[in-house]
Amino acid sequence: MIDLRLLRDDPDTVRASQRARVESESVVDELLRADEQRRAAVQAFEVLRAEQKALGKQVSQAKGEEKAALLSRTKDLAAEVKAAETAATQAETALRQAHLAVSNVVEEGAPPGGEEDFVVLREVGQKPDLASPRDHLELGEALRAIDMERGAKVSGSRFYFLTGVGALLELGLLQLAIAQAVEYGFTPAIPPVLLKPESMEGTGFLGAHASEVYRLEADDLFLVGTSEAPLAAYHSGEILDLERPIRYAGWSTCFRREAGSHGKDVRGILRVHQFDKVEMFSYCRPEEAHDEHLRLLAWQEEMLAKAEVPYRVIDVAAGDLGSSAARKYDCEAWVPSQGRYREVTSTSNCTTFQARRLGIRYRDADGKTQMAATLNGTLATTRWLIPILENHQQPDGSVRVPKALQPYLGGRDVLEPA
RNA sequence: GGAGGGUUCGCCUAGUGGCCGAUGGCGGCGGUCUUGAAAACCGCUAUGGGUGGUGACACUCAUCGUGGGUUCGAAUCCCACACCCUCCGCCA
Repeated sequence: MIDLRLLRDDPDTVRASQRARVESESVVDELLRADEQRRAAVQAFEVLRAEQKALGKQVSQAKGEEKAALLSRTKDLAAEVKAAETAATQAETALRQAHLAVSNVVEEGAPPGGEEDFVVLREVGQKPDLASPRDHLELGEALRAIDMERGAKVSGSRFYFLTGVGALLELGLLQLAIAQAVEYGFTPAIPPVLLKPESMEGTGFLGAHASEVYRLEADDLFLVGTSEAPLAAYHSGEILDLERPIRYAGWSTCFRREAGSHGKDVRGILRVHQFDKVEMFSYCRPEEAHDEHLRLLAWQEEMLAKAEVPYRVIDVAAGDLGSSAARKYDCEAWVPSQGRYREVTSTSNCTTFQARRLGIRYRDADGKTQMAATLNGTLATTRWLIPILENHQQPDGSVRVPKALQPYLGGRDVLEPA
């Protein structure tokens, strides 16, 4: 939810942001109207309520005929108060609806436009020179690292087994990510992956992403699509000390229905229903969010360097940000078999948008409570196995192990087909 | 699944219809005293909204798990729900 004070003081900024996102501008005016109507309704109620309270005090002191006279007046007033309260509650509900319809205000500098309008910030690393690259599945099957067939047999399409060196590679990658995060002062966290509706709602994942989320109907719980959700809900309703940013590195399995992606990326483990991820999550003061965002990006790039994978960084266009993010950078790793870059990390600056909905605040130097900012970013996921396998493949089908991952594979520097 | 108990201000706790936004303690902050510290004493110490003021601020409304009800008036009475805890059972 955006800051209503900003909306009142400077609605044009909000309209411009909506325009940059290629989203409706009229919702801004609807929100302005709802805000006004709510204030009017609340005021009407408060006046009546104050009167009622004052009369109530007199009643408690009066007696006899005087009391009877007072009581005859209060009866009508009570009905009016009730009506005004109902109206105020309705106006409040309407405001919330309108509030939820407006996306976060885009950070200055974000490229305008839609999905295709991203800006490439840099390309890093040397693409391997491969005559006819095998894809990750072919490599993974030869190494007995990835078993899609049995995944499908046991659980259906878009499920897989990681076995042997595949499992080791995944665990090693995630541990490497956790180790790096801890080195930089993150608190490692293993969150619950089943969330109550309100936790899911608070983080906004039941909005546009609703069809992506698995729901366990019998228990009214949701499977997380990212540990961002539990890590954001972790401090909901709290007032934090944000002298310095509070950072968590969440390790969790993630579940996605991939409902709208039929026929897309069906081969291998690029797009699957279940994967593991280490996610960075920061709470900080809003004025620090911009710098924190760049720090998260730098940590992602450090991890990619450890994986020894060529990648590029893109500045995601406003129209492709999702409603919570004000700015988003993706790192895309080179995938030789596809001859193109594919997303392996994403980091979003949600400014105060997510925190406002979750009620996450901090105390400023004057002791006043202020809305916190939240940011998140991928540090490693199962998907990384794709560029790792493909970029390090050798003509004989063996795969080199990046130096940083070797300790997790028993010191092996190359994986041979079984 | 069964049986009980509970949910009040950072934490603990008092509060059975108006004098309660709410008691007391702990913790925290400030002060007195002290060379300094401790102790003692004094003071302050929830959040959100609205209106007014450039502003420190003032006034006002809401909030005692959530939602409804009774009442002129509810933390307090009634109903429903949620969550937590304990014990028993079951499973691992």
